[in-house]
Amino acid sequence: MAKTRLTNSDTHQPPSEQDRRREALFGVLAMVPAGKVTSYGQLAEFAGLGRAARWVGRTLSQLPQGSTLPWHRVIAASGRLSLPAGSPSGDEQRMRLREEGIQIQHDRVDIRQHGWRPTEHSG
DNA sequence: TCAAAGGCGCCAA
DNA sequence: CTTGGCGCCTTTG
Repeated sequence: MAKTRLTNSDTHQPPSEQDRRREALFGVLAMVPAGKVTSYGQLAEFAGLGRAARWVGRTLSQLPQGSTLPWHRVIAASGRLSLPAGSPSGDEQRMRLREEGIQIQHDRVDIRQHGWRPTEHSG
């Protein structure tokens, strides 16, 4: 496995707390398989970040364009897509999810069917 | 230290 | 279904 990423690349300082949280978040997000979706709160909790759902949302909004992370698989806990249709990100999100076989009706995804269950298979 | 703001979450009306 | 309101955690000024 390649090193996930180097946030402070050109320095050799130890990772800051912010870096550590980002790494935790990215690590968990990378586990979400295609065809499944998760929520901001679920990511935060599973990454050991407590109830930092909002922070997750903001962090994801700041992802670089070239990121390979499946940010599009992150939706609201209610099953609704937080990113509005018509916006670049929202449109991209809907396109990617549909390509993964996820049905989106009325801006929402069936969590029962497509919700990611981390502990169910991998471990 | 305080205040404001985020791709949120949950509950009540 | 929609609003309001409050809580949550973190960053920024």
